[in-house]
Amino acid sequence: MSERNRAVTIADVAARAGVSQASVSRVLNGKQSVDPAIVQAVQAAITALGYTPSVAARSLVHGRNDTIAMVVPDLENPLFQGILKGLSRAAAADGYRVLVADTAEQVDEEEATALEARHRCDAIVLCAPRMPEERLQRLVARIAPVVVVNRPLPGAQVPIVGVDYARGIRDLVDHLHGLGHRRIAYLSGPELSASNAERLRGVADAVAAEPGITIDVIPGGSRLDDGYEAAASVDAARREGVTAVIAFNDLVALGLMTRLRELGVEVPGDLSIGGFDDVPMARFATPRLTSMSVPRGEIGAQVWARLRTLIAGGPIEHTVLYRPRLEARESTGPVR
Amino acid sequence: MSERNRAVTIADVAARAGVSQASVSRVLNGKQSVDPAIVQAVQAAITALGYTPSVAARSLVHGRNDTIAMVVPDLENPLFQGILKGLSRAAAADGYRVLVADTAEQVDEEEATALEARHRCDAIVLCAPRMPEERLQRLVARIAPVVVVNRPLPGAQVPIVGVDYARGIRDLVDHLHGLGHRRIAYLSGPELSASNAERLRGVADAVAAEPGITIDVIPGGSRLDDGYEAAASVDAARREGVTAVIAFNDLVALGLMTRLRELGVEVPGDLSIGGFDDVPMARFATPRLTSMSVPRGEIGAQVWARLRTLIAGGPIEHTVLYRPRLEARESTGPVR
DNA sequence: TCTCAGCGAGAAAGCGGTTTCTCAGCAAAG
DNA sequence: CTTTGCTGAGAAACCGCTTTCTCGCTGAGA
Repeated sequence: MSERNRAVTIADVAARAGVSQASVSRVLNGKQSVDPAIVQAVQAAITALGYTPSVAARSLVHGRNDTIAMVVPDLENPLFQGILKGLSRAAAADGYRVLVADTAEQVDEEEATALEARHRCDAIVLCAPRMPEERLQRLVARIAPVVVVNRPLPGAQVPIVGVDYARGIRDLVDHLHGLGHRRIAYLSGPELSASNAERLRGVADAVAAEPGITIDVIPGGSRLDDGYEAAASVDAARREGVTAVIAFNDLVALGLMTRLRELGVEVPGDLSIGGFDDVPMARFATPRLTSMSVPRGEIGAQVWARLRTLIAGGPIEHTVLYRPRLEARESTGPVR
Repeated sequence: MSERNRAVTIADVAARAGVSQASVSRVLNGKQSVDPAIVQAVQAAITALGYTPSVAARSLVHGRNDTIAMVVPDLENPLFQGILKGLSRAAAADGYRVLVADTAEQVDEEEATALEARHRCDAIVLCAPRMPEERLQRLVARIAPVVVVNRPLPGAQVPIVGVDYARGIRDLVDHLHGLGHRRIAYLSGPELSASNAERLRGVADAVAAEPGITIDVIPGGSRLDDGYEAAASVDAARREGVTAVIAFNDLVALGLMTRLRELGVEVPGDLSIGGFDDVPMARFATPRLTSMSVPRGEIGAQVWARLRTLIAGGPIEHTVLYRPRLEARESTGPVR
C-alpha cells in the first residue's frame, strides 16, 4: 500500500510501452499469448518505471487476498507458536500470508475477532479452546472456509486438526502401568480448556480399561507457576500412596519438578512424573522429563493443507488427530 | 474476501434503503451529517441484508489496508514471539492487524520477503539480525515506513527499538565482579548475529573499564543444545581458572547447566553462570538462573508506537534501547 | 419579496487492476 | 478471388467503495 512509487500504475506502464493496459495485464499474468515484441516493451517499461502491481486492486477484482488469519487465545503458548510457524511456512510456499489475531484470552472477543479477521482474509484458522461448543458451531458456519485446531466439535461441518490427547494420556498411563505404578495422579489443566477435557477423558478411559489402576485428579493449571504451586498437593497425594503424576503439560511438569526438588522429593525415585507436549526444555530438565511428543509444525502444515483444499472449493476433509508419541526419559521409573 | 454474503454490496443497501450509495457511505463513515431518517433507513437495510463493507475496496480507494507486517528470521525464538505478541496487541488497539513473515533463517530471502510484505501492508517491522548492514540500509530505504528491531544501524533514517546488549553485558560483568570474579568466560552466540556483536562490544567495554578482569570468548550458539555441547569447553576453561560464565542467552545457559550437572560441576559453587533474556524457565531452573531481563512485550508495544507515528506522517523518532535488568538469582555466587 | 449562502443528497468520477467484448488482420478453405 | 475462422490487441466495463462535484432546497439578510 501507498509505497514510495506512488502513481506508478499499470496505465503508466502501458503508456510508456505504447500498448494498452489490457496488454500489460496479459503480460503480467501470462495467461494469453502475447506478441513477443509487446512482451519486451512491457517488461522494459516495468523495470524502467519500477512498477509493482497493486495488491489491493487485484484483491478487489479477484475477491481474494491470498491471506489467511490464525486466531489464537495466547501467542505465548508454545503449542500455538509451533503451529503458527508450521502454518506460516506451509502457506508461504503457496503464496499465502498469515495474519495473527491474538485474542488475549478474552473468550468474549474471539467471535468478533474471528469475524473481523475473516473479513480481511480468505480463510481462518481458529484456535478457541474455551469457547462454548454451541457458539463455536455458529461461528464456524459464519466464517467458513475455516479449520479448527485442537479441539473436537462433534458433527460440525469443518475440518479439524488436532492432537489425540485422550490417546496420549492412555499411552502415558500404559507406560506408567508397565513400570508398576497403580496409583497415579493427574495434575489437570485449565477448567474450561477443551484439551483438558480430552485428557480427562483419557484418564477415565484408562481407569476403565485397567481395573487395577486409580487416578486422582488434582487441580493444576497450564504454566510453570501452576506446576510449582501444585507441588504441595502432589506431595500430599504422594504421602497417601500415589507413585506417579501426569502433568497437564511440560511446563506444569517442569514447575512441579522444580518445587519437588526443593521439598526433597526424588524424581523418579519417590515419584515418577510425565509431561505433555515435549517442549525443547524437557530434554534438558534434571532428570530429563518423560513427555508425550506433539508435532507442532506438522500440525500447522496439515492445517494449511486442509485450508487450501477448502479455499480451492474442495470438500471438507476428515478430522485428523495426531497421536502423541511417548518420549520415555528419566523422570519416570519403576515403582519402588 | 468472498464471504458467504456474496453480492451484498453497498449498492444493494442503497437500493433497499431507497437512497444513494453516497449516502450509505456517509452513514457508514459518519463523517458528514446525514438526515436522521436516512440514517435509520440505511441502518435498517444494513442489518436486514447483513451487509459488511469490502475491505479490499476500501483499501483500494484509501491506499492503505490497516495491516502491518513483521518480518522475523525464526518465529521459534522466544524474543520474537514476545515482541510479536506485544506488537500485535498494541496494533490491534488501533485497529491494525499484523502479518507474520517468517523467513526461516534464510538471510537471502529476507529482502524479497520484506518487499513482498511491504507491498501488502502499510508498514513493516523488520527483524533481520544477520543481514549485512549495507544491504539492510538499502532495504530499509525501499520499504519505509519501517521500524528496525534489535540491531543497530548507524546513521539510518529509521526508528530502531532494541535492547542495549552491550550495557546488559556490562551490568552482568559488574555483578560478577562484585562477587569477586576476575576470570570470566563469554559463551558467544551465532557469529553473524548483530546482537552477539553488541554483546561482544559489551565484553570489550567491560574489560577496558575493569583492568583486573579477563574475559575469554568461547564459541557457543543460541539454543539449548549449543549450551549443552559447549559444556566441555566451558569446563576446560574452568579448570584453567575461569570462575564465571556469561551465556549468550538463557537457553544456552540452561543447556550448559544441564550438562555441567552431569559432569559434576557445581553451580554456583564451582562456577557461576549468568544468562540473558530472562525467559520464564530461568526462575525454575536448578539453581535458579541469574539473567538479564528484557521487556519483550514492551518492545513490541514501543515498536508499534513508532510505526504508528511514521504511518501518520510523523517524524522518525529516536532510537530507543531498553536496558536489561539484572535478575540476580542463585546461579551466580561469590567466587570461592 | 428577492438574493445569496449554506446544507445535504444524488450523480459520477475515480482507485488500479482484470476480463469481456469488439474488431482488425491474416491464413486457410471454397 | 472471396468467404470463413482465428488470433490477438485495444476499448470499455466492472470489482465495491469513497469523494468530489452538482444542484435543489431552505433560511437569513437586504
